[in-house]
Amino acid sequence: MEVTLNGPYDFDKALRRIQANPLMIVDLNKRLIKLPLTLQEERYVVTVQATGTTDSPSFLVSENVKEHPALLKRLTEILTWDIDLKMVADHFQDTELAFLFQKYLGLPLILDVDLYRCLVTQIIHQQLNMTFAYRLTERFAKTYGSEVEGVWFFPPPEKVAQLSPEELKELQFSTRKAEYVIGVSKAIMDGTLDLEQFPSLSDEDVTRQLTSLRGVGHWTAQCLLLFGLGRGDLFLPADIGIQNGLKKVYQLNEKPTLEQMEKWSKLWSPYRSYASLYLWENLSVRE
DNA sequence: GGCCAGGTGATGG
DNA sequence: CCATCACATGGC
Repeated sequence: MEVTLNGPYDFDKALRRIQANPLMIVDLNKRLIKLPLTLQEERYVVTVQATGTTDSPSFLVSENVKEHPALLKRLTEILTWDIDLKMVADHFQDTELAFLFQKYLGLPLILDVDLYRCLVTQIIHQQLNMTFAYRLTERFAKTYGSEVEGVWFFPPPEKVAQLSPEELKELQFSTRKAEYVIGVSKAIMDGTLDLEQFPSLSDEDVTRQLTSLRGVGHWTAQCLLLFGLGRGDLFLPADIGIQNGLKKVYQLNEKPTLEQMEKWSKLWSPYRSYASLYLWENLSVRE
């Protein structure tokens, strides 16, 4: 089935951005992505292929989406098809970041396929360089998850809750990381943590619930709000990538201070998530 | 070999 | 409440 949107929406840039993630099937030449979606315990592999341009975006979506309207709704959320990126870019017109929003006009936020996967991934990624972080996540998913049509689904929390830290250490998890990942899975199983109610909670309530878990600090909670729930106004001053991104944009010799970052970012609200995304993008692109 | 990595919790004041 | 430190392991 075909889906058309109002531009700008630069799917190719989005694909380039997420292709580093080894668990995503991304084909830059064919301009397509395959997503492992889980809905009501049922698994679907959804394929999305770009057929249009940034200004006039259109997509060919696999037929299973046509049969299940809830899948299209979920797909729209994940690919943030309902966000007006021109409006977002306009918001930054009179700020220091204006050039970023010209340079990467139409770059959308792409969400993780589900909240549990997002949470576990972010815990794994804490304080690790991206290369190793991706390798660990891949090893975890391919050891304990399952493959459908070439795409890897994460293991469910009930499975991870039963693992021992020693088993994860064999994948080169640190003891601490292993405990965190198993711990949040156990919290889901015993009902302490209910991810399904998160979409209806405020950023503050989600953060409160998440940071009460061992191994989940403010940074990880913000990442889940951003990449899991797609909330629009997340700024991550604790993130080393954001600090380096701002250092580059403002041409500083040192990383910016918290005070500087808070001052600058006030103007970016309520779209600070996009400031974060574009700062990361600007850092990863080779000049 | 040394510093760093898209942090967190524990400890001590 | 804050500053500092250990953690654990690979990348470069």
